[in-house]
Amino acid sequence: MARPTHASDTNTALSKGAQTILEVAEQLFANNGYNSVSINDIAQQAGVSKANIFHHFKSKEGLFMAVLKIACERSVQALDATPSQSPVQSLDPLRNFFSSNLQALLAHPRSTRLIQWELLMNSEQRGKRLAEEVFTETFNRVVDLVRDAQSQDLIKSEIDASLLAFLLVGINGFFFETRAVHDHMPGIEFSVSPDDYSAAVFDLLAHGFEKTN
Amino acid sequence: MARPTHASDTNTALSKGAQTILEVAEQLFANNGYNSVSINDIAQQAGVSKANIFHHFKSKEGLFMAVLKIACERSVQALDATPSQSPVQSLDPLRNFFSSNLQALLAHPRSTRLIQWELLMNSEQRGKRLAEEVFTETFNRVVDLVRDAQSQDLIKSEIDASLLAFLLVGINGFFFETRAVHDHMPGIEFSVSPDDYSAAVFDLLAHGFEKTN
DNA sequence: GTCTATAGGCCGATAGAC
DNA sequence: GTCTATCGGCCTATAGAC
Repeated sequence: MARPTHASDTNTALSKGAQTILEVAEQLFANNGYNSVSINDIAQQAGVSKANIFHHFKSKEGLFMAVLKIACERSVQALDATPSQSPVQSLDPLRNFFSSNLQALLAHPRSTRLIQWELLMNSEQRGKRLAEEVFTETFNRVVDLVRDAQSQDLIKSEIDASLLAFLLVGINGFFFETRAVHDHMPGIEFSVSPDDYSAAVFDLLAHGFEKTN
Repeated sequence: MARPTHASDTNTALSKGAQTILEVAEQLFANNGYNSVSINDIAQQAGVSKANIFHHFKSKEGLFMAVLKIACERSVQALDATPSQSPVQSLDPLRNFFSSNLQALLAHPRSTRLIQWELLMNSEQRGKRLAEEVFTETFNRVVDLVRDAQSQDLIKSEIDASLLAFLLVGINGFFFETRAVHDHMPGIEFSVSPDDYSAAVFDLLAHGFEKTN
């Protein structure tokens, strides 16, 4: 195999060992963040030696970046996989995106958490920009959907499309990141069915909570 | 001074050195998380020796807990400081809380970020429960406000009070935690004035985005 | 591609002088 | 209450055999 070692190139096929390392690293980094996880931890849990990790990845940072890159790609793929039927004169495209987006977050919790860690870090280095790009791409997608609906007179024209898009993306993000707390909180039942949550929130946003007597 | 060393008791007066240590530790932990910050970092930036930190706090964990405890207390105090005029037959109490809550988050960014770190960690140990309690307390406060408004026929009775409260708290939280990204994102102008943001969001939630022809 | 062994440094924490 | 000096351990990363 005349393959270049230190695969920063994640598209080509990886050896079984490298794959295992990536999967274990993703899980540990997603759960505990970068600095809490040592190469030793990853090596032990992956059943390989420490040195073997440095054979496949040039450094701990390199390994992390590889893992984060995969997570970001998955996240954007999930974005493209969402149905975007066009000629329907209804709010369905926006509603579907909102629902699918939450499903995607929940379907890949490790990727989602990795991106969260990176957004919380204030180090301008490493993959923060990568995570920001994913976030921004999702956001822009929703802005377009909102603008479409506005041009079809389905959404009030005086509403800031960016603001509504921000709310939709943020509401899903916040749902994801507080999942672990929901069980400890009284009266939260909407958490058991993300689909119902999506539907209820979308309905609330569409019609408003204020009673008009 | 016959004071017990290792002040886990944060109410009594602390020496100037201990105070400095707490402030520096809060800043560093808030920015970088627990494991990324070493006692050496804190000592250097606080202008004291490493050993001096261990004189005032029994361990790194102890120091972190002291910092987090202060942050949580500040957060709850901000909660109590919000005006809660009662006999007004309007949505103002809820609107005021929503606006004040965001102001409080932004006024104490280090406390807010510390709590975020702790919520993101999956270690059941340490201060996660402390952070959860703060989050839950805020949430419960809003639920009560929503129920009040519902009993005054100001909010649609069919709306789940927990859901609306969750949205209000979450929307502020998400605004805070994505501040750093806003500048890199096209079309986000509502970020420049949190007050305007609060007002616009509350209005959108109250009346809905859907155009009713 | 995988291993053992180890280098060299920083970690949290302690001892003990002042 | 503050310091210097130091301990034992774990860290990232490398050397080199197989």
